[in-house]
Amino acid sequence: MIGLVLVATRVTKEMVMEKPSPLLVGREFVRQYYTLLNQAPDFLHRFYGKNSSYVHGGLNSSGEPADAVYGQADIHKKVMSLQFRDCHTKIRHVDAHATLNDGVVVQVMGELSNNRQPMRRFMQTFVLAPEGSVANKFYVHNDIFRYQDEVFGDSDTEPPEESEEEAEEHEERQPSPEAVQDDSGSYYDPAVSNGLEEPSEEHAAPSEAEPEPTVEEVKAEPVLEEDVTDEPVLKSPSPPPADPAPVVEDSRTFSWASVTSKNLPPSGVIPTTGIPPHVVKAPTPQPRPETKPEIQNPPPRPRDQRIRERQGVPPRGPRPGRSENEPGETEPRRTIRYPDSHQLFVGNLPHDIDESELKEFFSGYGNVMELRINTKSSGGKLPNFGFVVFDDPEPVQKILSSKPIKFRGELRLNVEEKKTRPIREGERRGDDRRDNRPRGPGGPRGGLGGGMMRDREGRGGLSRGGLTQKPGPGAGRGGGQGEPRFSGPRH
DNA sequence: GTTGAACGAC
Repeated sequence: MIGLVLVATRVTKEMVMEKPSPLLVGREFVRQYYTLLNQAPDFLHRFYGKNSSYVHGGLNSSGEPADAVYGQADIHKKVMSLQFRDCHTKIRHVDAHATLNDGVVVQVMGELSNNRQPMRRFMQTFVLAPEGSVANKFYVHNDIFRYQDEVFGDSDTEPPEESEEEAEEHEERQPSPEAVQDDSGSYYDPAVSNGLEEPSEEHAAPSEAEPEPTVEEVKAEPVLEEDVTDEPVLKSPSPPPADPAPVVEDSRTFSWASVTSKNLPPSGVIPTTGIPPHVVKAPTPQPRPETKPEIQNPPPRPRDQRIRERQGVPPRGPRPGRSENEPGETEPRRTIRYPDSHQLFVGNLPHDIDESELKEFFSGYGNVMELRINTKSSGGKLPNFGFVVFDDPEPVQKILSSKPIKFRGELRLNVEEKKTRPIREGERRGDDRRDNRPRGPGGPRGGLGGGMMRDREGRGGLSRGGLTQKPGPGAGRGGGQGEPRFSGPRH
């Protein structure tokens, strides 16, 4: 086998891990997969074996969904032909079941944006097959990805007219002001992109000798590292695909512990545990011009619609000031401050709560950018409350509207929108706040009835924290292709 | 029981 995936890598000695459930395996895999896609698509093929199948959207000359390609080598070619670039994926749901021969079948529904194109809905199915010799180690035997718009003919996003490679060229980003804002914060998540195919064959010997699973268990404590940009996430692209073991990156790796957490996010969204809180590369902060509120924050309207109507912004043109994510380009790293509307106050936390657990819990609602549990207690009590910062106000509203929020079964958390904004009369718009939240007349909390569900922007659902696969600079050689893998608990 | 801290510039 070639591409292997290891579930959970290193386990702390004291932890005795049992066989991970299919769902855990699936989620972890998904996280790693999309992270790799975002950060080093050129290594994606390592997940596959020589008998693996791969199809990633695309239409053939007849306009029908394209066929798959087989084998790691062809898959690699296909992946390369897709020119993934700064893909962002928003995972909406992951199902994973045990299947024949100890495999795991994983189905993912989400939205994907490649190269700043609009998000497109997709469904992807993976069959993870055990590598055999090593426990909890899998490779991707089948990978089937389809875009909804290509199958349903929906016009939700880009018309599939352009074929494969071409797709990349289009840009047409969403002009909405929100988007602008988003952009400035488009650090998070990895993503996927479209695929096509092209055959050829090759294979590499499975290199068993490689450095083991590189994923290290990290206590979910993402240290506030600097920006993602700096992160040498896959170090130089130099290592030829043949390199096997991606080296694990520091603390940003995923934490098995978090994966095993019992408090899985309600929505089943992949927890973005590894996101370093401040990992944000704020691409040109571009103070937004005094745009009108209406423009700025279009009244809640279905996201699809919004995407559809590409507001009259010139199709191509990258926004001024925005630099394309050039690898290696160091952007002014700046910590982004989030408006209160993106922040959730959480009270009534159990005293033994730990940040990763909380983050895990709330990741189900959105991208948790930062989280802090306050224990300062003025007095001697341990009043536990904290703040969960999302990259968007939407998760906050969603949470508020789904009160009571139960944590660990019955514990009801006191969730509220953070409210400690000193209201200074001067409050002129244009100042620091980037809060677009619709505020109803009369109060910070806008009208309830209406617009709580603001549309969500395509934000990645995955965090970069998860990935561990980084091809190490000379990472082993395995006679062939290296395999990204994530290791699992060993027993 | 309960709403932080740092940010950093004219």
